[in-house]
Amino acid sequence: MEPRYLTIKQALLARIEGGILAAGARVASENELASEFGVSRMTARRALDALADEGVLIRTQGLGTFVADERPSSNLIEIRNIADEIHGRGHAYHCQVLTLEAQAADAKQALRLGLASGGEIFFSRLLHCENALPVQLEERWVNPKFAPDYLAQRFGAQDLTPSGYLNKVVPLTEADHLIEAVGASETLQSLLQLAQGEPCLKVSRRTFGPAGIVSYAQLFHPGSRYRLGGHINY
Amino acid sequence: MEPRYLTIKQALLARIEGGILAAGARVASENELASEFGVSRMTARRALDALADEGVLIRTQGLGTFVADERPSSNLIEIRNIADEIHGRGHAYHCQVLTLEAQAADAKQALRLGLASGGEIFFSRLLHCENALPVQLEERWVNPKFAPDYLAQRFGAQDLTPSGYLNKVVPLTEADHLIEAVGASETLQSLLQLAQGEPCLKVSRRTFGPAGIVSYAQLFHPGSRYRLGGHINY
DNA sequence: TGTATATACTTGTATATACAAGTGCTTTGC
DNA sequence: GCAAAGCACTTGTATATACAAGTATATACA
Repeated sequence: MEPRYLTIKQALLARIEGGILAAGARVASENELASEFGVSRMTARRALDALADEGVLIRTQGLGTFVADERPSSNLIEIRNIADEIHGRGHAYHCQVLTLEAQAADAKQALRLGLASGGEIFFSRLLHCENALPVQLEERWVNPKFAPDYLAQRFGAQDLTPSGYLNKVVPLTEADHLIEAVGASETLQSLLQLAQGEPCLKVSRRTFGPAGIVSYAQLFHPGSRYRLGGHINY
Repeated sequence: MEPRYLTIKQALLARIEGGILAAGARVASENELASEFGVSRMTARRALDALADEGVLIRTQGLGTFVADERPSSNLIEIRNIADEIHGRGHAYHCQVLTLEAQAADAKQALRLGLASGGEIFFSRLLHCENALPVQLEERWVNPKFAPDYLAQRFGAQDLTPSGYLNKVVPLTEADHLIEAVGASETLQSLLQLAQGEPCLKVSRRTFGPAGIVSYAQLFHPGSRYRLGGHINY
């Protein structure tokens, strides 16, 4: 391991894996690490940034750097930000906010989010487009407790997506998936610009943070322009 | 979009998506971008690094920066490096190289890699461990044409894995997956430290580069310590 | 008591600089 | 002709510095 920032990165990983730094523990600040390893602050910072990118650390301006919670995961399934995914294909990403509001929770939604019915729930409805063609209709119900500023977000600007925002403000620890093929309602057909009779791929997902259910989302993809699994191009 | 490096990143994305920069095209150098946007080289570099991390650009020391090939992909399935995956859980990663050699290709392997039988094929057999407990036996056959230095790699050192190495030297464009549950042979049982009668999860994967099949891998996971899909913790 | 204000920390952004190291092309020397 | 050396360019690493901005605590003041 030649470069010095990698040495520091490995040293930090060793501390985390060795139990010296437990999940949630505070990591030494950039300046402290710089002193300890005899490097400049920017070099120490690079190691911390790399680990933060990998999800091992969580950094907050003004507060410090902390060890992320343990995240046992399967190696084949991962939730990707739709904006990143489309950019990764070299295509233009664009999204349209159809709805962004507070709603009174009906019994079904309250149950899904583990809340009392009648309480307030945030709801968003976005249409994600790849090269100006819709590829996903996202309907999302959010527990206000975990993301009180959700309604103030400017989704679409700077490629900000609901999933990307939530991932930033709440560390996600678990998810439930349900994948199915469904017929398109008239609304869906017009929004996704579907051909007559074209089916939709529906992904229902519930995401959990450390303190409970963060959001419930239903993602509708046009059957002809989207697929999951089997032979993969990436 | 406040920070300047994000402005540059967005500008580059716009050029790629707008067709001004096609796949494979050369991107302006760090110094050129710095002049064009009136920032320092380090700021331009940050934008390029971010896009390289996302897989949009490919950077090569001494050569330059290029637009990566298009990579249409599903958003739910992704191949993660086992070392990163384990580190992401905050666990210790370690791997043991059991075999690393050139073999004469038998008919079956030659067919899998799309080569003439009797030719030379690189073969590796590694045991990946999480907290000293084996979680994956990886058997991999590699087309020497795409990775001539494969046998010279020091897998295990610096968390270098075959998958990570191949991903670095060859841009992967496609993959085939086959997932199944199999019984464990005696060898497998002892290597993976399996209980009597414990099944294995077997993932067979063929990875493609732009010019053909790069490698064929069989990954065996202990059924009791590994799972895919359904309810996910991550 | 409660509310501002100051402060000491943290991470985030940006710059200028220096040298290392890899690639491709030209020039030199045999 | 041909191989070695040099050169111009690229990205990679590392440093020192400066200021912006977010967080929490202590302090002063009404």
